[in-house]
Amino acid sequence: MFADFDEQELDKISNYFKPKSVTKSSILLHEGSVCKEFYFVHTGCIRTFFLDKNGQEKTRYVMLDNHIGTALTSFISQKPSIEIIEAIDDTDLLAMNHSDFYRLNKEMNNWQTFYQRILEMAYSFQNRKIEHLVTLTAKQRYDIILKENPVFIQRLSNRVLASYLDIREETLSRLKSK
Amino acid sequence: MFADFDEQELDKISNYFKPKSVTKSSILLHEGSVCKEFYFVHTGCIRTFFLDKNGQEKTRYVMLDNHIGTALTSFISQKPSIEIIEAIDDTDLLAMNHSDFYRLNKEMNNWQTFYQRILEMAYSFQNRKIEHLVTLTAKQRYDIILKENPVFIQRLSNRVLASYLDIREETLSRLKSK
DNA sequence: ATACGATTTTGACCTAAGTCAAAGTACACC
DNA sequence: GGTGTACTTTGACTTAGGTCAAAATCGTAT
Repeated sequence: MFADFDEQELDKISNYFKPKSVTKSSILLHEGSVCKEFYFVHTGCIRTFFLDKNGQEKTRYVMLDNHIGTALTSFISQKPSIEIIEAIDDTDLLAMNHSDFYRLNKEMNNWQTFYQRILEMAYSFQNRKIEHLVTLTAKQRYDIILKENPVFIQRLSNRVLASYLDIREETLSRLKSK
Repeated sequence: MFADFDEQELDKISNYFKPKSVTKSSILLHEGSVCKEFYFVHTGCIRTFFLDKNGQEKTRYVMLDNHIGTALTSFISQKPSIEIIEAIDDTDLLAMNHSDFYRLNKEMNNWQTFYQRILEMAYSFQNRKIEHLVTLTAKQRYDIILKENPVFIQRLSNRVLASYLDIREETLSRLKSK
């Protein structure tokens, strides 16, 4: 995907990835727990989100088919997570243990390079999100999703999509009819 | 700092870092240019910021004495930068070339580990910033700076501090007198 | 088919923070 | 030591989006 693994390496990597099936709405990581797993979503959809003081959900990241990710801040620090990981649909995924992940990181240089790419992309993604939050209106953020990620509009409920855009569901409903 | 370099490695690294002195208000990276340098600020202060559609400045990151950083998104992608790097005070710093940086990343495993730590921290920092932007009021964000980074309030102008908090100067002025 | 809980939409109203303008203050430079 | 330029404060007003509540629609288990 981001790195050139040889056959032997791929073999080792796939040994560390354990298949897992979860049903819609199940929680893969609870608030306050330490994130121990890194995911590759095969089919389905999971998301990470956190709650504000009023219990409003704020979606940080959505992983559809063939995407990777986790609650990265807790995964990195191995401290209790603010973020929750939830299955949005019935989902088949592969999970790698934190200790196996960091073992690969030590032992396999290509994996370290792979992880570096992930971090670079994750950083750039977050940075762009901040730019959008502080410079664009709700409508402009919606239009960007519409253009760049229409699949989100098809596959996510308005409630989740609104929380991803950091607007209220009512506002999203009004934007859509404009 | 984040990694255990041996003497020989430190020697190689310091060869790549070139000293540089810049005066207050000078621009180290213009909007639209590719970011070619990574900085270690010895004394002084630099910041990265970008402009919204109305020309309002939005400060992303501030580097005071002994802190490191750059316009990371452009440095990673080697594409034109949205972010500008500006000296806030007269500043003495060390600069490493992008190609030298990535040469070290290839050739020195400890450097790769060091860069990985930087990315992990940069990611977590951005993530926390998003959490604060979407869950806290202007006052709450100001109070956190006051508590966790009072040096920012001492060393940054209200204009810069306001843009860092993503509020208007007028709002910051009103918050301070509360 | 029916009925229940989930979502989504619509309407009326509210509020935090932005905007614009003007006055006050600091401070660098001649 | 005065004066021009930049910074900060204050005041009056506006606005994007939030809030709350009720109606409409959808989905799915019986």
